[in-house]
Amino acid sequence: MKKFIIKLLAKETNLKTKELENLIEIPPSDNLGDYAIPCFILSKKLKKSPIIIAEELVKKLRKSLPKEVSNTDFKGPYVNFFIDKKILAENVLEKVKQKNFGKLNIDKKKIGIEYPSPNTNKALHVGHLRNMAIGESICKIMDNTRNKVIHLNLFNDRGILISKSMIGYEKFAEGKTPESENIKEDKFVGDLYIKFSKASSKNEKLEKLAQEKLKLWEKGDKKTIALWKKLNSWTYSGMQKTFDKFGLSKIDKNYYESEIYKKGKELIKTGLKNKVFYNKEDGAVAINLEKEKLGEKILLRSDGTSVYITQDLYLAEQKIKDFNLDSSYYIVGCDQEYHFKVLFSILEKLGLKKDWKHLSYGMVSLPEGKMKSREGTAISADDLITETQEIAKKGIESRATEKLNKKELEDRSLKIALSAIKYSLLKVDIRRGIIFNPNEALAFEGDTGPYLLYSYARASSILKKVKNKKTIKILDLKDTEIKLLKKINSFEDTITKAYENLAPNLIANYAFELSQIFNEFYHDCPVLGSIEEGFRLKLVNAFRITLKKSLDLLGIDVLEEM
RNA sequence: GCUCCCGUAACUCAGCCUGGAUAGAGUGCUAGCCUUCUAAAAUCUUCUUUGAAGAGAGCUAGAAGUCGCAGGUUCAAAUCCUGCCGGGAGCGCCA
Repeated sequence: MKKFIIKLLAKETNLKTKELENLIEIPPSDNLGDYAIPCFILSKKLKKSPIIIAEELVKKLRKSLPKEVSNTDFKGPYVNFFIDKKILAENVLEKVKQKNFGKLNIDKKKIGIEYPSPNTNKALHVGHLRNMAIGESICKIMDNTRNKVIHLNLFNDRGILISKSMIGYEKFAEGKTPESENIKEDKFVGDLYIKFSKASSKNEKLEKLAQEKLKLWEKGDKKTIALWKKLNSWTYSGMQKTFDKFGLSKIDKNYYESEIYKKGKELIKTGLKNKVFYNKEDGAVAINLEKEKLGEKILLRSDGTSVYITQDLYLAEQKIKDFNLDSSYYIVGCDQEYHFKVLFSILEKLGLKKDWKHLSYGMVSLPEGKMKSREGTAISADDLITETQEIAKKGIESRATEKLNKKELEDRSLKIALSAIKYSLLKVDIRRGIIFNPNEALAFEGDTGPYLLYSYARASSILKKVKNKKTIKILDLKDTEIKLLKKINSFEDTITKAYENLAPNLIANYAFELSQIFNEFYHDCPVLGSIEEGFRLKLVNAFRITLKKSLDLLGIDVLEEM
């Protein structure tokens, strides 16, 4: 509908289409109009007061209004446009019917997205859930175009952290297994890490033992490798269960730090040859990034071994090679911002010019402070999901008219619980740190995931009760109907913006506002049995489709019944 | 010390990129609201009361704000610029 306004204005002013596109805004209240253009810019060019310009413009425009625009008027320096609501309604219903509704016909890149890339020495916690929720949603948003998304993951499976869990095992759990203790596998390994950390704060020797363990591992000591493999295999099978439960997409390729940690030396050679890098006095290889305000960075130790960034350089290049990527995104917390600035800047200097992006998200902390895995104060991902699911179950049982079978109950309660968790993690700007209050994430009312699912179920329930179809007659539209139509109409603008800004929260906010407007409509306009039944059913269905698409992009599944 | 991010209602946040009409939500607080059928009373309308059902986690209104502070740019600043204050993160031949 906006394009009619633009066309109209382009004819009467000498502004370009693009300029107009940016200028046109939506008035703060509906009775002012549906679209508006402020006349301040024209005022400079024409050297007249914007109020007079607005008045004159309205006079001119009124002579040739297309049928889509029912009226135009000015208020102060603003020219407001009223669109024809019946045509709007027809357009919206038609648009929603299209098969490719909500699919953006833009870009055609191959994008690798890396997440959640956990350490294998402990179970997943709420911070990882934020990572996964953002990762999933970003993938869906990027994929909702002509782009192709590749899911990548790096297991940080070696190093001092897992060595600590290994010492923990030898000191406190020799011979025990997750099975024998009846503990989920990854939690079993994480508990070893916590035991180690608590004990090492009293006993400094343990820290040394862990360092020695790491050296043994690097030497390939058979016993050490066997233990390492055992712990990691527990972690993997435990984590996979959580991934599945959470609904993580299939990962196209897993990389393992243990396989790449020594690599990247080829790149170092190239860099030295091209004089991007230099040798320090003691033989270490470094790069000077003073100009970028990143200081000097070591890339190879004086003993010739790699540091973390060396392998990351290698992996960055490898991912491009493996999948012929145009873009490479990393979903990693904001504590790694410096690392990625350095990484990307080195890659550019090596001539690897790609669309590198670090999608940095704020840390999750608790009302009582920072989460610390080693102290065991992190909220476990599994516990949170289970606990939320229990609450959801009680809710289902309290409103169910007949008893559901067990599988159905599990299924529904899990979807409701995940909607609560994912939505609470996605509704805020990703850059922002979250103070995760478990009680609020478990809330099912107000601005929450379950509210959205509920609105969806409500719409579905109406549609199910339809007995015989009535013809569609669009009579005079009520305000709430118009509001709903306009909101549905703005869906594509919203997802475009979310795509451009890599911002799932915009879609989350949209989904909430959409549901709110639907509930107002629902309250205001009886559907079944009304004269407008035919039209209103179509509108309910249009809402239902739009909400589902929005939730899809957030990685949230809908339910036909709550 | 240096760099980056954040500061909007009691709390949790949206809006800031791309300046525009009275700064929006949710939670909590306060006051209200259903719809259809049914039974009672009434000349009719309004109102009141009984029972059942649902599309029954919903809706409406109210109170609550120096948009961290101080300058600047602009016809116009929550939005852009500078400084300050407060919070977080980062600044290893750690990963």
